[in-house]
Amino acid sequence: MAKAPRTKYAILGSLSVYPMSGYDIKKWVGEVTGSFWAESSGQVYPVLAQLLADKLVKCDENSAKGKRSRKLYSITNSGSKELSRWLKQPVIEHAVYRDELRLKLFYGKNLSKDDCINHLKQRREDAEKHLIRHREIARHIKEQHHSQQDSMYWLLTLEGAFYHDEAEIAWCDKAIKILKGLKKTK
Amino acid sequence: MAKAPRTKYAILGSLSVYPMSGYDIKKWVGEVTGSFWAESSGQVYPVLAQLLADKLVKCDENSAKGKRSRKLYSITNSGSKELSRWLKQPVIEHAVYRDELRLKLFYGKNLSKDDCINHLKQRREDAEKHLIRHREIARHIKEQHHSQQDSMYWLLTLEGAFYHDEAEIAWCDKAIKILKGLKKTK
DNA sequence: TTGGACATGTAACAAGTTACATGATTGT
DNA sequence: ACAATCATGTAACTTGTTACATGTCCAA
Repeated sequence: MAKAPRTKYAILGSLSVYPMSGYDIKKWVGEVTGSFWAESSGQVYPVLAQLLADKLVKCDENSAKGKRSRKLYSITNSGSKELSRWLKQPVIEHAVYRDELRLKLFYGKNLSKDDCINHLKQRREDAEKHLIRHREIARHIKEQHHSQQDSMYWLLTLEGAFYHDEAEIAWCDKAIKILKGLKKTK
Repeated sequence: MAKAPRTKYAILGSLSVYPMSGYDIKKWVGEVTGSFWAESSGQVYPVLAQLLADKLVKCDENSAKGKRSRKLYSITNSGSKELSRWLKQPVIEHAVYRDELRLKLFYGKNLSKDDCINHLKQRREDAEKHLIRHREIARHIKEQHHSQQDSMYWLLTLEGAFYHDEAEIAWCDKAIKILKGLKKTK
């Protein structure tokens, strides 16, 4: 019923940038904040309806002649207040991230060294792709200039993604090297 | 009902190390693999029952005189096979980790700089605690020697936690510095 | 003219957490 | 004697995903 503490704020945050449709929000969240957040349609639409009922957002139904129907949502004053209130609150360190690669490597004894190395190579590749993607997003942000305020925080957050991606790549390299070393001496 | 693809393998993995009770598994998973995995009792017990029904684990009920009742589970041959089968499969990059700090920082425009800095300081502190904790775990693993095979993979995985913790600390420092710089010049 | 992106939404399911109930044992 | 930890389990809830249904508009 009362859906989703977290999704709620991800949506309000998006709308604090500019008005969007449900479709836009899902896309934007996945593309721009994809390194640390995602939403599915199955979440966005119901929560958006709830936010509208609570008057935290308003809806400008764009049903002009011939136009494809599109509901453009924008944040209200109380929505902004509610967002700020939540943003100020200390971050709740909720669930541990579950990383399947690490789980598999941890129990690597039950696997061949080559299988472990392959898992790590795959992760390295993925991390490299992420890094490239994150750099692209940073470039986009710098090019199209949004408000200085917005882009500063976006770049700061992306910087975190760079650090994370690079750490992951470095770790994979080290782990692969160690595993390869063990193969030769045995 | 048919509970949990992932929990299932976390449990089988634990039991591939040595026999444990449900209580042990929950604790072990949280303590030793805590940097990338966790389980709650509400998951462990039902899944364990399912695994028993599927004969992937067997149970040695320790109801000896006076003893506290304790069900000691161990992995069966088919359990080991099922674990290996899963471990070999490519890692599925499932859900994006949702990081509330990054979400808050991303929408930092709606917040004061001090609030942002405080969030980052808190994260830095947490990351430092994690790093200390992970180093302790590594020390434990080296001291009590489990099989070389086990401890090698455990240390390899922990190495990943170090990289991650250090990257997080470095990022927080950089972000805090940038935000402080902006405060002074404005 | 057909496939892909735009657009909104729902229903069924999966996964996992929280909180509780219950009780034994151990250390201080 | 009291608290902490050991130990097993269940029920209600929350959160979120997947898959589907429905239809529009645009470009190759």
